[in-house]
Amino acid sequence: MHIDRLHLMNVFVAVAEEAGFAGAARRLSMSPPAVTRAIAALEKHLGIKLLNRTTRYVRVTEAGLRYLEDAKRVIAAADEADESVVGLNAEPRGHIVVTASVLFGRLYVMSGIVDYMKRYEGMEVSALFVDRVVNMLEEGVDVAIRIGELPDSSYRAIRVGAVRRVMCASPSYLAQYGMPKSPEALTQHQIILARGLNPFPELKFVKNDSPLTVKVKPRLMVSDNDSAVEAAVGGLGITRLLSYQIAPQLANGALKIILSAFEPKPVPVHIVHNEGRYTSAKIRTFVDSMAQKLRADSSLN
Amino acid sequence: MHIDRLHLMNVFVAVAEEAGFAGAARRLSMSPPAVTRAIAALEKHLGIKLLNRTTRYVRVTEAGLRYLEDAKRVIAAADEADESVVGLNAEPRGHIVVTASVLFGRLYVMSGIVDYMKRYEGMEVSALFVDRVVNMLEEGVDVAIRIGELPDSSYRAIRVGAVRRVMCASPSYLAQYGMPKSPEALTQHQIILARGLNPFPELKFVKNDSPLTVKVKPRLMVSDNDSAVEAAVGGLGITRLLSYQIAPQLANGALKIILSAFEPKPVPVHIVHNEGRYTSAKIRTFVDSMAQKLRADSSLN
DNA sequence: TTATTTATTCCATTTTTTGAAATAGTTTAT
DNA sequence: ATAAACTATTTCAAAAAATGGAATAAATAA
Repeated sequence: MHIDRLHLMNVFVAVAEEAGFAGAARRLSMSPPAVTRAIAALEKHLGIKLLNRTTRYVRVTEAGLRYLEDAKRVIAAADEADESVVGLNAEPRGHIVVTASVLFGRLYVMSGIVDYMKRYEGMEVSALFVDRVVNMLEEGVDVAIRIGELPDSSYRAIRVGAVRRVMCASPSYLAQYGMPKSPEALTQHQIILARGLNPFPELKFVKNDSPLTVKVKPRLMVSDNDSAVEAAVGGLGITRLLSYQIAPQLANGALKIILSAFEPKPVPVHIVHNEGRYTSAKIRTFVDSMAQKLRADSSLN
Repeated sequence: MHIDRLHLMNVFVAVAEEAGFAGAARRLSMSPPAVTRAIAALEKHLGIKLLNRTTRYVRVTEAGLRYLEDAKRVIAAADEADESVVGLNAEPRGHIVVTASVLFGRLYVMSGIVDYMKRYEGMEVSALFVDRVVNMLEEGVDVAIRIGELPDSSYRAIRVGAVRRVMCASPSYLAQYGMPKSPEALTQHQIILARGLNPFPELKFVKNDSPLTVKVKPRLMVSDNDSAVEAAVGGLGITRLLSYQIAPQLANGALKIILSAFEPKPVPVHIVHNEGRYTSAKIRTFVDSMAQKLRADSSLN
């Protein structure tokens, strides 16, 4: 038989303070039999009589008097624990770990973090901007901003935008080599490829709503996007990047987007976190804040 | 819905320490579903996520970490309260109130109290020896030694003996007025009556197993037993008393019992207390000690 | 891929809880 | 003395909840 000691303590305190079972029943909105049973259960559990009673008088025994104080203390401690963890939740305070890829983190997430930290003074944030797969639970990551399709999982994902996969080149290059009119024309162009591991990569497009794959032989392969951007700006050739990676160069005219009519479908951006219904305030507020920030960014839509 | 917070805390602590639901289930001898449900209930109650979990990892959230400490403290406090009130019970310590009639208390109860207090050093005793009805609960009396038939009540009564209602007179009186041979003969004798309120009292006897009532006209009526004893010892007449009240006079020959063949049935002596199954040690030990003492007294049997 | 471990959900069964009414004990009022 | 009022307790049948085996789903290791 399982007994709810906290509940029994509560009933006992009520009976002692109301000096009667009926009064306690009224105070606690219980039926009189329930009170009787609760006290009987508590006395049985302790093996001690707590209350001397006839139908007229209820008097706390000496042992009961001692237990009464303890019971009050325990109840107060339990309530305090509950309230403290809930109150803890009201104004977020503590530490969260956020992850994103290096460039996206630097360009988009960091300013969101700054906003969040200004808004919530009690919060500390660790930003883990790395270009590798992180196991969120294993590495203690609370929130991740992920670019790309997500595998099914038990994490909550909030879509905050998408980035285009764009082909681009500098105006000087286009002036010299001409503007390609179709994806197939790329085979006749100088191609710069970032992150290429296999030497004959494919570039995917959409033409007349159908997938179109073009095999190109890149003239330059680099391991990081920054170098590809630099090479493209320098007029070396055409490269494929994610739209946000060249936002400044597009803005100042150093690069132009080409073949935008054939772009494959955009890559979604998600905020991912692993808390469900009872999310703590710090996660909830961070996710809200970051989602708002990213959704408002025109370069992600 | 009523929840057992202590139990939920217990489960949560087990899950946190075992770093897994299955492990916690094993430690607590519960089924895995029960653990899942307990954590879900606790999180719902608090409105906070305590554990981040996939099927592979279980990790305590920051709020959970905080709650974990509090929960451990609450559980410890509750256990301590229980143990302390039970331990309190091991060696009796505290205070009890005992009541009896004045003379019986002085003659029989007091020495029992002295024995008890020598045996249990931690105990204090209040002896309330009064010749009136006391309401045990109202006056906070723990134990009463009562002479006479008891009304039905919720108190526990332990029979420890009986006292005879005896007629007695001094040898000198009997030498002068003769020894009455039957109750009826008392009408021709000098009668001393203690505690007589009505002027024509009846004396009850048993003759041939049938009740026999003799109306007497007392020569002397006194309000206390001691005076009646003194008058009888002085040879003034015959009086009715409870056997224990004249034990010393019988022992030294100052009084003789007469008409013992016609004595009504003895008056029982009980130890009465109001604690039932979960009697505290102090009451239990006192009642045991006193019962043993009184039962061993030959003048009560 | 396959196998293994784990948290969770499902569901029928068992167990417990529940409170209204009946009962019994105690005191106050008549 | 008797009745009336109030109280704690027990009874009992109906309602609610807990339970755990089996199925499921998710994640990882081999």
